[in-house]
Amino acid sequence: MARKTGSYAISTRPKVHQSALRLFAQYGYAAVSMRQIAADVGVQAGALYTYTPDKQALLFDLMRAHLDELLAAWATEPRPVGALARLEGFVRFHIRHHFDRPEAVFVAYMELRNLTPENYAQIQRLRRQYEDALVDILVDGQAEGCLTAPDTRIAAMAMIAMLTGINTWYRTDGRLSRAEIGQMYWDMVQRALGVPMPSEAGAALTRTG
Amino acid sequence: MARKTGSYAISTRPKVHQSALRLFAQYGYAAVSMRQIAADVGVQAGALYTYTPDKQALLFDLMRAHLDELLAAWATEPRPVGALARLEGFVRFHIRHHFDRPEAVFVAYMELRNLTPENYAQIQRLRRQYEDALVDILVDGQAEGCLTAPDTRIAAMAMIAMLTGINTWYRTDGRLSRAEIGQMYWDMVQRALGVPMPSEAGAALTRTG
DNA sequence: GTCTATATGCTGATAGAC
DNA sequence: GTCTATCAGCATATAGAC
Repeated sequence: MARKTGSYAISTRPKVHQSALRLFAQYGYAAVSMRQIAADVGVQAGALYTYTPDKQALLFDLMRAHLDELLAAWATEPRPVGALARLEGFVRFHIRHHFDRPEAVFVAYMELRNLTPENYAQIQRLRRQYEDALVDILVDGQAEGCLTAPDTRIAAMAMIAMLTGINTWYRTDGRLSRAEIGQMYWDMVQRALGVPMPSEAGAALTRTG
Repeated sequence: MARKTGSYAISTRPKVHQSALRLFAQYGYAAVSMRQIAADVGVQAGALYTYTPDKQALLFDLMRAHLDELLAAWATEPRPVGALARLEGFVRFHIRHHFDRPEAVFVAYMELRNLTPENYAQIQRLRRQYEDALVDILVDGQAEGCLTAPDTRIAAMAMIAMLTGINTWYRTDGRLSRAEIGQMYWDMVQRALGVPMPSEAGAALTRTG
């Protein structure tokens, strides 16, 4: 037995973050009032200011926490030998990580314009760090000759847009499993980057060639 | 000489749409007030209600106009023989059309959650129509054997996400021209769909094969 | 840490003069 | 078609009691 008070209830701080994240994702930062968040948490509006100096800081904290977690999770992923293996690791990590956090992903992308200039710059720096991780892999792949990207920066942005786009249509009760989707997208990425695919390349080529 | 009044100034109605589009794109629908729009147009807030019954209708009209224009423009594109030629036509049309209307594209995607359920359903139907146009091409391509998509619906969504993503980073003063970007993305699409590329496929395959 | 009460200002929308 | 004036309500944020 630990503390007597609040032993069975999570404290208010994480509740504030959870409610804000959920409501911002559903209705948008500008459309959600502090009163709405407070009602969802189960306190009065004034009590929120114990946990955040203002609404802007609440948004910024959510976005920074999401990107910090993303970068931290990527940093703990295994780093296999060979750019192709690392590319596959990135693709599968990205899809998995984003599958599990649809609200945070949505807010981190949709609410960029509601950040103050200083906060925006900081968030963009973290986003860029993540993108750079992929660019590094693509550069390695080019050097190893296992893939073809006319421009690694463009290819990285195109890939991330394509992969993150899954979140806009995926529903857990859809006709495709996560594993099936993951495989399809990994296949498309491989092909888009000109990776020779032993199992299919021959068939695809002989079909018309 | 036509009318004496307003000969050299566009009428207020298009100005209202232009200002609303610009402000919604920059700050978001929920963050923009009718007074802000009125000030941008150069009238008082009350005058806006001559042109729209309310703010929601203003947003809906902007989004519907954008999608109507998109579908109409696509309908007038030439329809070449062969799925591969039609696919290239779609990709180049999509990029060109979206390059020229960054604000409308942005609003039509970012403000979906601010539509009433009825308006949302109508907009989604139009978006789906456009997606279907691409799916049809991919189905034809599968039948002709000139491309490989494990799932045409998924491939269409992945392509559109990738192509529309250009708008999130493209700047007119960037290091790449529109033509260069168009070619890179068309190359990636071809490869992602397993289209044999005479000029490169051999090189890419023999490199490791 | 949470409450109530409140300050100060902005919101969408309408009515009626011109 | 545009104006001014206004309604009724909600916004963020703060102060001070408990």
